[in-house]
This record gives sequence, C-alpha cells and structure tokens, in this order.
Amino acid sequence: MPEGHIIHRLAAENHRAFGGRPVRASSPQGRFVDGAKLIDGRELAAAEATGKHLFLGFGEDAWVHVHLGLYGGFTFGDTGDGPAPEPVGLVRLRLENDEHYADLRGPNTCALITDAEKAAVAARLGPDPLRADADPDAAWRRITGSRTTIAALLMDQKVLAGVGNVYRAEVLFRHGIDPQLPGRSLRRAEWDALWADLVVLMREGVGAGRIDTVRPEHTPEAMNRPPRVDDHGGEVYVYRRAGQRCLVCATDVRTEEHASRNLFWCPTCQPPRPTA
DNA sequence: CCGGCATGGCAAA
DNA sequence: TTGCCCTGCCGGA
Repeated sequence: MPEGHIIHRLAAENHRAFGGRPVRASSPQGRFVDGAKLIDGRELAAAEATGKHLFLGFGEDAWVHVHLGLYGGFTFGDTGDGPAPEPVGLVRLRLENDEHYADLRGPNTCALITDAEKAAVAARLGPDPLRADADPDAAWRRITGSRTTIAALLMDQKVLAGVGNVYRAEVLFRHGIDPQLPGRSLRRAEWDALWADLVVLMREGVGAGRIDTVRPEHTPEAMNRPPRVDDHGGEVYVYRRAGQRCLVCATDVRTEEHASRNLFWCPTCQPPRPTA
C-alpha cells in the first residue's frame, strides 16, 4: 500500500493518537512479543518518517522501526466507547490508550532498535522529498553518470527515499521523460524539475492520503470522462492504465516489467531520445 | 478453494 | 538476476 507519503502520514497519525502519554503495547500475532513488552506502558516520545521507514520513539534509546513492505499497513480505531475490538487477522503490533488503538499488520520490518541503528538506517537512504533536510544534489550525483535507467534510479532508495512505483511512473510522465533513459543522459534542468515536482506531489499525497498527479486540465471533469477507481485511490496518468488511452494524447499506455516491477508509460508523451 | 497479484526490499549467486 | 518474506483481496474454477 505505501509509498513515502503514507509513511509520513502514519508518523503524524501515530503521534496524534499516542504521542506524549503512556501506551499499551502487545503483539497479538506473537511475532513481536519481546519488543511489545519492552515498550508497553512507556510514552511515545517521537514519531518520524524517512523515506518508507517509520520510527516510533519510546525514549531510552528505544525505537520501533517499521517498514511496511508491499502489503503492510496500519489500522486506526477509537477506544473511547469501550475496549478495542479483538484483533482481526495477523496483528504484529497493537498500540492502545484510552482513546485510540492502532493495529500493524504484515510489515516487512518491525523491530526494536537503538539511536545508532536508526541513524544507520537513515544514512543508507537518499534524500526524501518530504523532508526539509533533504539534499537533492546527493541524488543528482548518483544519477548523473549512471548507466542505469532513470526508472530504476528513481525507485532505488539509496538514490531517492520514499518514491515508489506510482510516483516514479507519474513524475516521469509529467515531465515527458522516457523511463528507459539512462541516468547519465538526464539533463540537470530535468532533474531539478523532477525533484521540485516530487516535493509538491508527495506533499499533497501526505495531506490527501492518496496519490493524485493529474493536472486540472486533464481531470475527469475537464475531459468529460468517468473518474478512475483503483486500489491506490487517486487520479493518475499512466500507473496501472496499460492498454487504456493516454489522458493527453490518446495513445495506448504501455507496460513492461522492469527490474521485476511493473513500469507504465506513454510512448508518445515520453519518447525515447538519442542517448550519448 | 486456490492461484495470482500488489504502492517493497533483502540476501544470495 | 532470482528467490523469499510479509498479508489480504479478488477472480476463476
């Protein structure tokens, strides 16, 4: 479910629900019993996101490091009217106070770590467009000169943190860039524009809780077409629209597996160009 | 009921 | 590059 915008949103949501007061922690599924026991009754002191990594701080050099992977997710609910409901399915971690509860299921990572380990995780990540301290030049240095495709580079969390398959496809479409273009053929001005756009798009995604990338002039209302309903919930140009018409030029959107992920693009709006 | 699929990432070869 | 992990959902038998 999650690209970086969701993780940042979850940091805020956890902080809102549990910040600054003691929280009960448990692992109904039984796979995080020791960690839950250790933080049980402690106060949630901080909730931070870097890229797709979520860190819940419980003081005393103790962080819960969460990475949702492909299918992980949080469910929030209220306990104001009574006890939290019995966990449904496999709940790795439940957090709970007298007002709220949150269930974490299916994470790739859910582990108790130290300050130093948290810093090490952040250190292996590229700049996150959602963080004020991000340095886009660090990403540019890895892109320029690279023979790897720009599509693969955008998904590489060491290059750029928080961008996933949807933002990757959409930002390349919005800038008319062929996904197969090698990083070394990307122009500096193109990178600057891509980064600036990611900052805007992802920030909007945090607020909306979904990914919308379609410009006003191409929206369903403006184009006289039905709005698109899909798992990720937003209006997009190419992501998972293979075989459908491009919203701008009506060419069939193409898809291809690229580094074991599905890539989507419009061959007309994102034409190949000579690569030096 | 089962198989396939998904907005991810790791280790191993 | 491949295989594997994590879970829920949906479509076809």
